[in-house]
Amino acid sequence: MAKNAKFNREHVVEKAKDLYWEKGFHATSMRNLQDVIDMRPGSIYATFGSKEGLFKEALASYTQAGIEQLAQSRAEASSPIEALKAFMKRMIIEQRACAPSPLCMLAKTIAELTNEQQELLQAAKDSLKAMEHEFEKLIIQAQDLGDVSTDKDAKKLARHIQIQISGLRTYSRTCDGDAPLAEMIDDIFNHYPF
Amino acid sequence: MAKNAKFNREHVVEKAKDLYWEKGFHATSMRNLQDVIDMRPGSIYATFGSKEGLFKEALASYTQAGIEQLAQSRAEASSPIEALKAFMKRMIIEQRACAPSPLCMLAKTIAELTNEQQELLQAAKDSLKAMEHEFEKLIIQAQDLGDVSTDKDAKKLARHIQIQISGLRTYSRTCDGDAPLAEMIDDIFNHYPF
DNA sequence: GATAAAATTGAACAATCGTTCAAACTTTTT
DNA sequence: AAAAAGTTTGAACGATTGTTCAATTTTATC
Repeated sequence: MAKNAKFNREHVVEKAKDLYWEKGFHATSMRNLQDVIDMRPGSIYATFGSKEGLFKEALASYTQAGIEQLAQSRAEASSPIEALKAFMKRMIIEQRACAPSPLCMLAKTIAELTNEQQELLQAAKDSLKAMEHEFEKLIIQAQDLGDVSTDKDAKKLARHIQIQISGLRTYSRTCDGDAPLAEMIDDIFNHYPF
Repeated sequence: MAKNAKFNREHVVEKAKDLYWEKGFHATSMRNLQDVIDMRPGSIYATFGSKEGLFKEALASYTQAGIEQLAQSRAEASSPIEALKAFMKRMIIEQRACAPSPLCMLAKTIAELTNEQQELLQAAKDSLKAMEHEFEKLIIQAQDLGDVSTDKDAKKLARHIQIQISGLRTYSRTCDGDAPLAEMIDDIFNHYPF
């Protein structure tokens, strides 16, 4: 005696994610979103509650995808450190051309939003911390395998990775030509603090 | 037979800069600006042409202030490298609490804007490159003084500084408590590539 | 096929957006 | 004082914003 939703929630959130990622929260209008996800306002609001509600799901989808990409990099790589390298190259070099934005959606969100959208801001911060924790787990694996000295603090190394990714992605946007990004990524693991 | 403008253009641009810096381009409305700079729409448009025109002047003001702060750091420091360190601590640690945003206005702009505002985007990119060039000049000074090996590429070192600043400012926003930022800044100059 | 429950639609809302411009005002020159 | 030139004002513009909701359509169950 009921009717099921005919849209695919996952697909819809993914498309919304891409638009938000490209344009940012404020510059994305609900009408932009309506067109991209092919839903009418009533359905959107019944499903996601608000522009912020949809953005929150988009952020979660982005984060989940990031964690999965890291896992995939690990599956394809010969070691945890090689996995981190591959992941960084994927984020910084490959996505530079083909992703909705060369920048991390989480970093963009943290840059754009103020306390006016505290909940979304916190969600983005939490997600970045979650990614950092994934890095840490890989580094501990590397230590167990003897690829990284156990003298080093895995948390500090993970933090370092996080900072390099943010810095490089921002930097890559300022160079219209290509900076030697691959080389710089390799260098990170060949020198202090590694 | 004429009347002179009674507002101080410099002061006005500076206040606009602070608001744009805090909220970003899209989230700042002309009415927000009217309140902050205490001008009526007609005067604003007669003087700056558009929201984008005022933003462009705000960006220029921000860049000029940055270059001056670097020069001041140099004047107060005992060496070029100490000047760079002091500048970084100023940007990353001091401004974290007291500036309109903990992030660099140029980096925020580069993160926020798309090709829809190509002119502003390019202005922000150019300004970041200009800052990088200032870093390079200081590093060359350090090489002349024997504080940095002349084997090293000053351009690469300047780029490295730029990347670390971007990365650290983004990272500092994700930690509600304080990360050991000062320590991390000192470390940059104690290790590769320095 | 009738009934009921849920999902979808899209016109419409008040609010706000960036911007314009004729009128009022202020100052300098004659 | 009168005239001229420039500045400031703020009401008002059409467009767009995020959001609502009554009406309609769809589908599962009896």
